[in-house]
Amino acid sequence: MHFHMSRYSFKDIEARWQARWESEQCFAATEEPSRPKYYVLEMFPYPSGRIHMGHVRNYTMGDVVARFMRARGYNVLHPMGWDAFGLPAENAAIERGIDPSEWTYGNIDTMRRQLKALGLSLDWSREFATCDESYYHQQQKLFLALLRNGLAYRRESWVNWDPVDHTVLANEQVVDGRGWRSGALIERRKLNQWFFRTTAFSDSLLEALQTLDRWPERVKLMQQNWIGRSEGACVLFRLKGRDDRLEVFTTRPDTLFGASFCAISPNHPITQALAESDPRLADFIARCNRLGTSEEAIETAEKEGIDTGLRALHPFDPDWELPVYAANFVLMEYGTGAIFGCPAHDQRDLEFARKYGLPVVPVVAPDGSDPATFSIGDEAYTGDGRLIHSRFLDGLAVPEAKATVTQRLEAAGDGAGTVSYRLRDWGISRQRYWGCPIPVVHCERCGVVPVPEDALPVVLPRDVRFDVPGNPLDHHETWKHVPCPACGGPALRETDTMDTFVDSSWYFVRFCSPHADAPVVGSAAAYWLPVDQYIGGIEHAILHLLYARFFTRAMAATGYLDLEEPFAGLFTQGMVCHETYRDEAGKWLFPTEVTMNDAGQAVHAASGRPVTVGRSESMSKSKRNVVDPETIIATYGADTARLFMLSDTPPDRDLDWSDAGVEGAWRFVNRLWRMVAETELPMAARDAPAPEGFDPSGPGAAQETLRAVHKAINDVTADLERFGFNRAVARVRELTNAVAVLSEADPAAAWVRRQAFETLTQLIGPMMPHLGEALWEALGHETTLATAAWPTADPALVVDDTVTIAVQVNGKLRGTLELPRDAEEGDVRSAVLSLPVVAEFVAGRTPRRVVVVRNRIVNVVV
RNA sequence: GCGGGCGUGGCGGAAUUGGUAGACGCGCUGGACUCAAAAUCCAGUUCUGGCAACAGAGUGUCGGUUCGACUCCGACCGCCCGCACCA
Repeated sequence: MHFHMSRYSFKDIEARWQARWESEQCFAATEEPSRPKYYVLEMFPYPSGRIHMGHVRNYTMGDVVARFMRARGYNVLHPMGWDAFGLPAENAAIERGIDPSEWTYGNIDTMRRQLKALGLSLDWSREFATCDESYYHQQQKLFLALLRNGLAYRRESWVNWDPVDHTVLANEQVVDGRGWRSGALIERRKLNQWFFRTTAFSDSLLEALQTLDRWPERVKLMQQNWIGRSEGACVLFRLKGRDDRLEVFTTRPDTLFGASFCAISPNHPITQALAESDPRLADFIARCNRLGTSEEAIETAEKEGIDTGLRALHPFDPDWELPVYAANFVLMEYGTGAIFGCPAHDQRDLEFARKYGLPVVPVVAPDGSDPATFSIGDEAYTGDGRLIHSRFLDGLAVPEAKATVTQRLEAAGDGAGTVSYRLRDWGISRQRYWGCPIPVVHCERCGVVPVPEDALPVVLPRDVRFDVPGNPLDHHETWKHVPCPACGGPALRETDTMDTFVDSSWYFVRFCSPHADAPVVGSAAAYWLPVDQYIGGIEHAILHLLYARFFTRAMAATGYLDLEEPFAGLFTQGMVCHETYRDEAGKWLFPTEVTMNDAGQAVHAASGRPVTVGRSESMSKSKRNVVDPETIIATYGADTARLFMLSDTPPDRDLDWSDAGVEGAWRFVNRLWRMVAETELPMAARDAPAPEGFDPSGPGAAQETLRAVHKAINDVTADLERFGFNRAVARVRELTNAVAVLSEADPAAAWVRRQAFETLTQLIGPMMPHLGEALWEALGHETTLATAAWPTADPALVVDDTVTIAVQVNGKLRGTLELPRDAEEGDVRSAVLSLPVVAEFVAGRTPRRVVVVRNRIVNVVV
């Protein structure tokens, strides 16, 4: 019985090192202009109540980067805060009568404690919540700056309206066209709302994507498509019997002679006007409005249209009349809210034309096809070719036809070439309580009046009621009624608050000078920004990142920043998933409620009733497929949880939670502890020189281990640099295996063991920092590993003298060959050809070709 | 519907970016230690055939390029993320 078989006591060790890091202020960041800085940031959490595994994964990755870069000599900024405004606090207030502020700050206290238990190397002195008065105070200043510069404005736009609860609903709160609480059919309503002029930076947001060389290509692509710059033309159709014109945007002006109808949005002013005297149309609009404001809902609904009775006249043929439909798939927000339909060359138009029996005339024929017989079946032809059935365009290629049509339209005053963007201005108004108040006042005489800076912040009142539907700020008479700052007359506060995306669009700036009485301190921002490495979920690939990029530009335009792009490097991590469980009634069950019975079937632990096991899905409260990090940390410790988050699954892919995987990580933590801290084999003293006559490049077990050590330094460093955490863990495990087999006790082995243990400890430091410190101390160090430098590899020890060459005959592996590195091609060739296996498969034939790839492979082709 | 991505053993994944497919881990099988168990250690583990040496097949499916394809190209299937008021 070995007395040291007791397991690694993580509870004491983790608490002890967390206390020491704090007392030594290891992670407090200060500006040191002489040192290179590195700003690591993970997307800050919403304080929902408790941290979840997605947080553990996100913050572990960021912490590895932070500790790694610190060890490599960078002055690292690694802050944490809370994205604390938002709907859930209000839902808690409505459902359980809890004050949103108390609910939020209570959650923050819990989650801070949980995050601290993970041993993250954060500078907690910079912490703030976006619902702190001191934060939203600065945000209100920024709003006023945008307003002064024309980047904030007010106009009408649509919301989802619940006619029973008299409340505006988020898209998420609309389920199958009904309000989630009331169950009432929702409607679209127009309200006056605040917008940020994101479109002022359309081109900059698009073009600067090219400079973001440390962003994932797919995120840049998604942003590019979201901005959706398209060149085309607007065409002004005359309307039969009317004086006004229908303005249509198209990317395919070349197909104008293939037009068979026009379609306008249900919310187009023309449709709205016609509906007043056309009940059929009014009914259609009402039905479309029930789809809500979500583009997804609109686009997935069955394509439907209704003939408005209007007739559009073809710009090149006044006798050619096109029916004008109101169609549910035409978005008022994109282009001009009106299109012309060319069914032969657009799939959606084709389906619409087939449904309503409209003509389908091909006007572009692919090269090599016969224009006389080319026709369209079930699929529109969207490719290149030559124009047919198109009068003056016949025979032209598509690009030439586009240019020709556009010129003719311009000459006739019937249209013009234009550039259109899919990107819309950002609607920031929310008819809700728990958000940053928009600091303006509406005066009967003066109109919209900004609240003067010295009267800021506009503070959220605490005495609000959630038992009446609607916006509590709107019901708060004493808060709402104020004298006009300009004329002193009676006025009303703006009761809309800001979208929480505004809060998260500049928090990374605030971290540079979190306590300043101004949004930004120039010198701090200049030193720390941009964020060198931003890490967060792929679900934020478009909106949050785009808004933050916009806001950075807006802050630059208003003089607060000298910066274009906020995030120099971006990494998008995958989600944490788990199997889902439902009981017989279909109710979701927590994994802790489910066990296996003797027959190996999943059953409800309490009742023994059968449980349906669903496939692994992203952990979510609603499906209850969650594992509580706190339980894991209490059982195995933070290092085990961190290790599991980093092992096996590449960080950008979804990770499947498994209990067995955690056990494996736990075993490895213990194995390292036993091997290094409790070794019974001799180990040289710290900083002892190599034993006399020791040749590190020579043969021997110790030498082999030493080479493994240096290779591991190289490999782990490279892996950590490119977010290969799972590979880095595998390399560390390999090194552990290599060190474990070194059982010799001679001075050379003792010296190598010291090198190996020190290196191993340093390499695991960023991933398992508490274990790292404990081992570092056991190895005799008095200062912390957190402040120690990263090890460097000896280049002479990382390459082997010989290489294994794969030998193929006709592309099939027939053997391998051990040869000196960088051997002459001729020598390699003859060595391979003289192999018995090769001779056997060549079978007397003369090789037609011998492909030799240096240090890698030889392929004999016969 | 539109945009973006992913798919490799029983499982998570690796593969120097066109050069020995399956590193590392989980699981499983056998063994050592133990009165026994746990823990630990050792060995094996893609599939098919074979005692074995070995042979054949194999990276979602079908086809193509190449001396050589998990990697490149085309079509298809399945799953995931986003779609502007969830954060």
